[in-house]
Amino acid sequence: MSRPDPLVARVYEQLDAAYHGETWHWSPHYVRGPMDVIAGAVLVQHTTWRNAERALERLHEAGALNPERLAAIDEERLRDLVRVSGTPSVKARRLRAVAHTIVEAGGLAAFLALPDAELRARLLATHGVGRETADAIALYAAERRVFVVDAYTKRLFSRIGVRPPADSYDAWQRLLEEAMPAADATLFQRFHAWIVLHCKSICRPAPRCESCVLRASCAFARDHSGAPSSR
DNA sequence: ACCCAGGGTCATA
DNA sequence: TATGACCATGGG
Repeated sequence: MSRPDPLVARVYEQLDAAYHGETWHWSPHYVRGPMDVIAGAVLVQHTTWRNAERALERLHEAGALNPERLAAIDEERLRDLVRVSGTPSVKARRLRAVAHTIVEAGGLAAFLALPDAELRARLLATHGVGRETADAIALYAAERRVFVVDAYTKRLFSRIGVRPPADSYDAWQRLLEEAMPAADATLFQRFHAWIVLHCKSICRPAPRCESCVLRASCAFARDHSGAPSSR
């Protein structure tokens, strides 16, 4: 294993300084409870949060936002409720699978209290739950110390110039977790949230480096912000 | 009329 | 292990 990369901690400091006043989707103040996070993590797959949230709202209004109801609800009805978030048949099936996993664990409270390894194993064994979705649930619903690696994370750190030896989920996660040895779950919640906010507004496919708080430490920004080079 | 969005599964080689 | 089709809606 390699030594912690000091750039990662610096990026966190800079993002936190820029965004610490913001609220984020899945912050304890924003969500109604863990089921918002769990269902939201599935609904947001390959979609914008805006549309995922609309589906979440429909589920809530239908009284379906709890594992028992989700596991029992008619699949066609569920498809209609989540249609606005795209791939409705896919997401209806996945939501029911997640709900079943929770019920099987003895209910939401028991599920969220599972030991780290058990929680992870049961999530990953659930249809429709891959590593990112499992980690988002572990971090934001069960408050476990895991770094959620998503497309935003890879884009941001790739541009900064921080990359793991292999472009795999595990390698990215290991690099980022080991770079912040003293970080707890709350810090990782904020870190991921700031990355999302930052990538939505600044670090986009067509980036706005001129207004980026990270530009001083970002190789990509130096090449793309129009800043005069040293020659 | 494009292209993309906070993924994951499945088939194929 | 690695790559690509597929899912399907909303917004730029």
